[in-house]
Amino acid sequence: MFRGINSVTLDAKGRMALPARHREAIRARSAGRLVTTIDRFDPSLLVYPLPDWEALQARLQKMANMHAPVRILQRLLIGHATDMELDANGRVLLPQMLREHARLERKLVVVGQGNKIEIWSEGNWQERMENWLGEDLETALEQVGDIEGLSI
Amino acid sequence: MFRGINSVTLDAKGRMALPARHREAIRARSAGRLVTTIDRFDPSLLVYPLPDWEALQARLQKMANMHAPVRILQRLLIGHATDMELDANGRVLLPQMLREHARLERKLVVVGQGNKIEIWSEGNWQERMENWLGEDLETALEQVGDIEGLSI
DNA sequence: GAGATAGTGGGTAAATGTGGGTGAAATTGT
DNA sequence: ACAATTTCACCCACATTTACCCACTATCTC
Repeated sequence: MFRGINSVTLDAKGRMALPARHREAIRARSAGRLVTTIDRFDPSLLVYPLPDWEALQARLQKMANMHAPVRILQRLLIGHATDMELDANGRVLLPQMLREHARLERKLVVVGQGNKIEIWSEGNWQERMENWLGEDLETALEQVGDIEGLSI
Repeated sequence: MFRGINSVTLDAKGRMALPARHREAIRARSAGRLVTTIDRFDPSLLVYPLPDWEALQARLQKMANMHAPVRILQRLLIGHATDMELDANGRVLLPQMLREHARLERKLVVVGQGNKIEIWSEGNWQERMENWLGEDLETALEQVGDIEGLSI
C-alpha cells in the first residue's frame, strides 16, 4: 500500500502536504479521512486511513487492561489518536501536541510503511538513518524474525 | 534474468536511460513498472520489477514489528521503495532522495544482478571494484556459504 | 550507405508543493 | 456574560517539479 519517502515542509500554520503518491489510495480507502497518533518507540507520528485505525483501536481495547503495560499502551496510542482530513490541496493539519512529541520543525520527512505513513523531522530522520545503516541487523534478526532464505 | 553492466548518464532532470538489454524483460514482466529502493550496505539503488518487489514487501511486512531490527529493516527498505515507470524513451526518473543516498552524479553504472538491477555512481563503483578484486573472498566464503564444488 | 535502434537533451503544459488572506468558530481572560 | 485573542477551514496565488512530447547524434544492422 504505502511506500516511498518524501521531503516536505511544515508551514507556519502547522500544515503539511501529504505527498501526491499517497492521496489516491487514501481517498479510495477512506474518503480522505485519517487518524494520526504517536509512535511509542521513536519521535515520529503514525498516520492511518480511518478504517485501519479503527480496527487497530478495537484490537487494543479488547485487550484485558488489568495489566499496567496494556493500560499504558492504550493511553499512549488511543489517547493521542487524532482525526485528520485532507484539505482541498491535499494537506493535513498536524495537531500541536503531536508536533511537539515528534519534535517536528520546518523540514519533515514522510515515509510510507505499508499500512501506515510515518512523519519525522528531517533532522531526526537523517540522524537515525546513519545509525540504522551502520547496524548489524542480520544477527539481531536471526534471533527474532523469519528471515530464512530472505534475499534482498 | 538481468545481467551485464552499462555506463549511462544521469541528466539534469534526474532521468536515466535503462539499458535496452533489460527493457524487453521488464516490459514483459511488469508492463514497464518498477520499484527502486536503497541498498543498505553500499551507496547504490536496487531496482525490481513491480511484482517481484511486492513479493519482497509482503514478506517484510509479515514480520512482527514489535522488534526493533524488524522495524528498522522495514523503514529502510519499504520506506525508500519508490514506484517508477519506463517512459517512451526507456528512461526512468530517479527520485531525489534516492539519488542523494546513492550519491549519484552525472556518470552512472547499471549492473544486472539476476532478479534486480543495481545503480551506482561510476566513481563509487570503480573505487569498490578495486577493493573487491583485491580481497580474499574464498576464505570468507567458506565460513559462510555453500561453495562446495563451486567452480567458476 | 540507408535505415533502424539506443542514448541524450530540451520545450511545454499539467500536476504538485508552498505561502498567505479572510471570516467563522473556538478558546481565553476579565 | 462578554470582549479579546487564537485557531481553523476555505479560498486563491505562485513557484517548482514532473509527464509527455519531439529532436538530434552515434552506433549497429542489413
